[in-house]
Amino acid sequence: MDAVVPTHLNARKRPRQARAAVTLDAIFEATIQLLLSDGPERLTTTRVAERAGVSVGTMYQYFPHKQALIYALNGRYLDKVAQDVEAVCRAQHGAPVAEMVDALVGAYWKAKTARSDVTRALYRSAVELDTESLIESFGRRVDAATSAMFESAADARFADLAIVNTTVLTAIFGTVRSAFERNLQAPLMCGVHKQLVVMCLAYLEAVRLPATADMRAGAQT
Amino acid sequence: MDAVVPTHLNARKRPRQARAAVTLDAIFEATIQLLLSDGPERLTTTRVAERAGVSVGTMYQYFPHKQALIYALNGRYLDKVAQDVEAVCRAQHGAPVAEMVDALVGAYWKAKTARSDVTRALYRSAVELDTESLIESFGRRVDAATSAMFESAADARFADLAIVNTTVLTAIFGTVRSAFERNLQAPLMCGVHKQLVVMCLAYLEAVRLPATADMRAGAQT
DNA sequence: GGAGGATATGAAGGATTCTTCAGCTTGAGG
DNA sequence: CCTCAAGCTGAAGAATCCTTCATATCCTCC
Repeated sequence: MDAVVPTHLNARKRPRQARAAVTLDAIFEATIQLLLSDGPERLTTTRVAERAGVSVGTMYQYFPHKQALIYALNGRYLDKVAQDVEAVCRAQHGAPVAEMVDALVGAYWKAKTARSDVTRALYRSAVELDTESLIESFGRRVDAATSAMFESAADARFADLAIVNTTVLTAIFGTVRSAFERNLQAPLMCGVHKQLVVMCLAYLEAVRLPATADMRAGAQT
Repeated sequence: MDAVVPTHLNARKRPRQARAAVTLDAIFEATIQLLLSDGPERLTTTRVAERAGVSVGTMYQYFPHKQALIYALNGRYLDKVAQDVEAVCRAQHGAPVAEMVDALVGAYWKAKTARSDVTRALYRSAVELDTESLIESFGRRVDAATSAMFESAADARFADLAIVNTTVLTAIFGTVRSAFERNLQAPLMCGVHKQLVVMCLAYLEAVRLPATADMRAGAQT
């Protein structure tokens, strides 16, 4: 997530001692908790500090202002999700499309549901500020990873991979988000997850090019 | 959207004279514009009033507080979208699945892109408050409409329509939202739209039950 | 034309919030 | 043990913001 970070959102300084790192974590955790319990509207610097068990001034030693805090929180999170996705893409390089999709959706879903509270809190916080740069950066990163993966598929080729890839990603991101937003109950949630895999697969099957000779021969590149 | 409206969000009074209606529209419009230009963070009652060319007190004659204003704005909008979708569902009653999907996605996409600025503004504002009741209500309404539509399909039946329907809707809602959020350029945007139809169709094709005798005979109910 | 309700005004009160800074505490290295 | 940088504190200033209400203006209908 180290791309085009609006300068005014830079962190103020990095922790050098152990206790500072602890403090920083406490601040992040407090932010998440407050975001969850009271919503972004009531997220104030004072409350964050209080919840984190530190003083307001302490927070201002690490962040120039409130927005920078939220920005950093989102960056941290998106970075982790992106890493997970990238790992999956590497692992599935050269695999059949079916496995790719299953793994991709699974990874993204897992990353989002692992701490669904955090996910929800961040979905809410993100609106407060210019997260576009973060999202865009995240999008590009994942785009590249999945693109490379699909390109290496053992059993399929696509005419216009760019649009196909974007579509699949947009659908996955969106469906997950939408599912969260509609607050679907566990069983429905789980059902939608499985159906999402089916849907992506059906789509890719529909738009793939007819098999070529080398693919039928089982070539891996 | 007339379901479980949190009482504290009720409008204060309805306009009875023509000029009052004009004022109200101006307030709504001003809210949208400010949401767009400055984001929800900087949406203040004073600014809304100023932009609308009225006094702050005027707004407080129609809304008990700021939240009620945003709530009403969202309600208004979702209601319109729901109406559009319901109309399409009625029109496509008994049609082939392919046409249904095309019409459904088209209608939703159109409703969202007709004034994409407004859509974006509301996507941003909605997080500020308890819009869950609105979204849930909207979801149920659309769910019912599309469910009834798909059930009447001339050329397909589904084993578990509930989950299939939810999946399709979640995917459509989400994909549209995601496309907006990622701020895709026009061509990509258009591409995703078309691909979304392909995707939904491919999915429905994959999960439909094998054709029955009466369907092959062309029965419509 | 005039009475009374519907609308509109906008200064001011009350409540928060963000951010700073001068001074204090803690920890690490010599 | 001592020194100095790193880390922490929290009262207070400055800036908004939300909301009210007493007052003024506009419509409508008799």
